This record gives sequence, structure tokens and C-alpha cells, in this order.
Amino acid sequence: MRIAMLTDREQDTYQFIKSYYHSKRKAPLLLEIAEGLGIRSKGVVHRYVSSLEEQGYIVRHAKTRGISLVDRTDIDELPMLGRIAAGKPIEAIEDQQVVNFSHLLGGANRFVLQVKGHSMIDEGIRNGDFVVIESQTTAVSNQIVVALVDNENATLKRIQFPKKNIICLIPENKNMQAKEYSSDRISIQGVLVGQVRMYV
Amino acid sequence: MRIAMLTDREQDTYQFIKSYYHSKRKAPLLLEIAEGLGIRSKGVVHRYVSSLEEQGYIVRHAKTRGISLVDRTDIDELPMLGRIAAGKPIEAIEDQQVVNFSHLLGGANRFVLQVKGHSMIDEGIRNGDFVVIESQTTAVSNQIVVALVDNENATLKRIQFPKKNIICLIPENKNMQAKEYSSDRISIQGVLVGQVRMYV
DNA sequence: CATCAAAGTTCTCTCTGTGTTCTCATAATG
DNA sequence: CATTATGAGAACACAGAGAGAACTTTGATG
Repeated sequence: MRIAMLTDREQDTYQFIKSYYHSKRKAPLLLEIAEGLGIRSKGVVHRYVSSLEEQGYIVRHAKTRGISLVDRTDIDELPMLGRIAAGKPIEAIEDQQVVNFSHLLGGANRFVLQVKGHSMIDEGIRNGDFVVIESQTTAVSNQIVVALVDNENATLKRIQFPKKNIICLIPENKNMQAKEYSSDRISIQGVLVGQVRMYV
Repeated sequence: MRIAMLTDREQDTYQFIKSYYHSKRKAPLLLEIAEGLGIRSKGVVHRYVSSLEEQGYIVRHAKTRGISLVDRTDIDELPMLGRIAAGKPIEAIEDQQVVNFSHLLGGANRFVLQVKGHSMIDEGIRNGDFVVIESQTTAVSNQIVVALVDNENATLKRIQFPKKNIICLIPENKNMQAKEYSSDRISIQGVLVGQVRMYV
């Protein structure tokens, strides 16, 4: 019996599947893997893919292009085209950097709120946006936090501590006023770590 | 976890239907899909369309042009909190809705650009933000698109078609001017489908 | 409102591509 | 010499893909 470990070519196979998946957004054919690795026999590739499945790196569920990646961090990423090369259509760009949003979305103590209202509009956070919040009860000055006022109203505001026992909650909207509270009226629920807007 | 798998031609069909929708604002005929995919038999197309319906990508109401696209935002799961109940600490909230960002990342033909500059600031898109772009070459009026001007400068702008053969690119920044171009100077690279900002 | 072309549906048949399962070969290793 | 990693390739089953005929529904028109 073999210990859970990948041979060189199994790793190559796994890497190829990942990069294929990221650039094409679908699973490769065995033949495509074979070509990518310089192997002429699809039977060989099949052996590697089967081994990857046995060891839990992938799952197969269909006849053709039936390979799925298991690790979520391998999935929640998109090809990053840092800039657009002059004169080239985007498809032609080789740059294969990858942006991974999984740590934004997958953090242990994180949750998402949908923003209602326009109090943070000057910060580029709009009505209907989703904000990712890291759950914690403290914050440092000028962080944007979810705060509960008098245990009643939860709001998203920038926080400051102008004096001892005084907390200032600042809306990022030039038409709205900052307000000061005594510390015991405020409980911090979490701090802003991300913001997501969907247009479709 | 339900894995939705489309075959290559099913995906082609789905893409065709979507882009037909975007450009013509109505559903295609089976025959038009067939022509678009280079298939001579509408029976074949019908099979693909039926499969798409079975897998929840579209719905049909047995009529001509009876295909409707389905909003697939709730297919995959990501644990998320919905809203803040008054007076309760966030951990205590039971009503856990599920928000889904995965379709932002899971769509085919998507990539990410990091925004440089402030031309979309009034849209809440700031310098350094990441925008998720669906790669396509057409757009409808008032969508935000990545456009290449004279094959040189790629920009993120709102698009309009004021007259035939004229394209207007509109920055969302009250200090900047919209510009008109003849259509042949502009090539659309993709349309904005999402925006992500990370604060940490 | 009767009619008929156009659109959609249901089939059967076909062929190719893809995945699967083999056996055999070679090289490296202890 | 046995074992392991690697590769080639043959043989097979069946899913993917297409053609086209026949049938039903729809919707446009006189």
C-alpha cells in the first residue's frame, strides 16, 4: 500500500488540471492532459487521474470532462489580467496570474451583510452591496465596523475614539453627520474586510 | 453538492442563447441556434435545449421563442448571513439566508481586472478595486464594459449607442467627460458582472 | 374561425470521440 | 531480482454529437 503522496507525474497531472480549469473554466479531456504533459497514451493519463481520485484530490462524475477539483481554494479564483496589453484582444494575453477570493469569503469568523442605505456611499459602498465582516468585538481607529447602538440599531460606519469612553461613528456621506456616543452604548460586531457587488 | 455538468455543445448552446438575448432582447428560435452553432438538425438543438432545462439553466413555455434564462444565483452554497436583527448580537441570529458569490467566479469566460484610476468613482468603483468581467464582444446600452479604443487603450466605461455607428463611452465621474467614437474604433472586450474590494 | 406555414417535439439511425481496461516495455532503485 | 514509476498502445463500451423524417402545436392570415 502506498502512503498518500503524489508521484512526480501525478503532481504534473494535478497542476495541469488546475491551470486548465482556471483558464478554460472546465475540466480537460484525458487527451488534452496527455498532450499537455507530452504523453502519447491516454491510458497512462487515466492511471494518474484515477490515482488522484483515490487520494481525494479530484472527483469524477461524468464520462467526458468529468473531473472536478475538490479543494475550494482551487476553485474560487479567476485568471487575473493585470493590465491589457496594447492592441491585443484579452484572450491573447498570456499572463497567468490568479486572483483568489476564497480567503476573503472563506475566513473562519466571517459573514456577509447586505447594505441597506447610503451612509457609506463616499466610501464606494452602495445600497445593495454585500460587505464581508470579520467577527470581532474590538477595532482600531478609522476602521469601518458594524456597530450596534444601544443594542438596537446595527450600522456600518467608520469608527474613531476621540476621547476616553467616547466613540465616534462617521458615515461616509457628505450629507450625513458623524455622531458621538459614550462607549457603553456601542458594541462592535465586526470589522469590514471586503465588499462585493454583483451586476447580474 | 449538486454538480451541474454541461457537455461542450450544451455550453455552446447556453452561451449562444445568452448572447442572443443580450443583443436581440428576445429568445432565439431553435433554427437560429442551429445556424449559430453550425448544426443542420433542429432536433439536435432541441435535445440540447431540453437538457439545459432539465439542469435548470433555462425554462420553456411551449411557444415559439419560449426560452427564458434562469437566474442561477442560488445553485451553489456559501455560508452567509442575511441581515442584522435589531437588538441582537450577530452570533445569535438564526435567520441564515445564503448569499452566493460563486456564480460570480464560476461563470465561464470570466476574468478579473484591477482598476486603475478614478473614472468610475461615481459608480462606486474605486482605484484598486477588482472587477469581474464576462468576456464577450457585444453589449447593450448602459452596460459597463471593458472597451479597447483604437486597439490601444483599454478602459472601463459605461457604453451607449446614440446613433448608428457611433459609440459613446461614459466615465462615471462628474469631473470627466463622455466621449463619442465611430464604432470601428471601439472593440468591446467584456461586460462588468461584479466588483470586489478587499480591505485587508 | 378555418387554414396552413412555421416552429417545436419526438423518433430512429449513424458515426466519432472519450473513457476504461488491458498487456507489454523500459528505466531506476534498493 | 522484485518493486515502482513511467510510458505505449490495443481493444472495447458507450456517451456525445449530428442528420433527418415524421408528427404536433402555434400563431398569422384571409
